[in-house]
Amino acid sequence: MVEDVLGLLRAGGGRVTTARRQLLEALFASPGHRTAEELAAEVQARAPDIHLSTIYRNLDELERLGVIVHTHLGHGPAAYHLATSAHGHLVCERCGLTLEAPQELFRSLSRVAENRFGFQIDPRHFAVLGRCSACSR
Amino acid sequence: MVEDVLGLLRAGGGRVTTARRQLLEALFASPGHRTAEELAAEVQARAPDIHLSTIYRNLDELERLGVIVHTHLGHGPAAYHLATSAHGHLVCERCGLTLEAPQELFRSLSRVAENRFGFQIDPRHFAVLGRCSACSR
DNA sequence: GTGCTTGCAAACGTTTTGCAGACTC
DNA sequence: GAGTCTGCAAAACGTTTGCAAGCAC
Repeated sequence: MVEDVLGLLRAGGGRVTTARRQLLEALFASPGHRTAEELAAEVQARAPDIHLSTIYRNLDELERLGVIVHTHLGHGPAAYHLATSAHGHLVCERCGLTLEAPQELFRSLSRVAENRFGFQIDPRHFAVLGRCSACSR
Repeated sequence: MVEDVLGLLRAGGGRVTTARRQLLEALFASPGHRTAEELAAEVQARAPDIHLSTIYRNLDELERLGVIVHTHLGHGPAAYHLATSAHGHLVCERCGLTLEAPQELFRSLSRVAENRFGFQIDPRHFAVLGRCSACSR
């Protein structure tokens, strides 16, 4: 899977570098959301010289290729994850609890937005904020 | 309406200052979304010495009082508006078009999130991104 | 006069950029 | 060797903060 993406990069005239291989390995190693900083830390555990700005540049590139997506879960840094595990998020504004919401949760919003406004929603890019069950009491 | 809020401030031990009066006047003058910077520009047209940081501090204060809310319409600065005109937003990731979405659009998402996760959504705080009808063709 | 509020400058956290050298192909 | 990618340092961006002076009450 890492190799597939590297092939994709090469196919577009890109080079295969340590930074890219390590970043992809980190991304594929765990399905969770991680910030650029967290990914940098994981990559740097194996290749200490890889700079945070390189991580950002490669995350951009991977996003352009459609391999990953980033999401905003609230104020603060963006979270990155593989595009294949796409889903929305419910984030508690009070305690920060983050729930993954299957696409299907947004189906009816999706339908109404389409009918009323011709608007195709992408529920992945920004989280839906609110109060979790514990905090809404 | 401006005076009502000033009264509210005073009731909580706060002071009524030029900065606050001007900021409220700007907020009430138009129902649109404006960034802190835009509001500062409007205020400074009348009272040039009022500093951006004062705008931020007062926006915080007004938000704490429930008079205004802020929303994130995408990357970039937050947008502020009166709490009375609360609504969600649909923002096109491609052209930036911003549609105001009545609360009612989110009713069914709201219901499902509540039933499935005990989660009370607040569709106002973050916009729902996607593609507008022109850009999705 | 008490103490909330302000202007200013400086810091913040996240992300982007310019550049010269290093590496992949 | 051509051209992409990297590390580094510095800047950009929106926002927050510490402080001493200023103003509302």
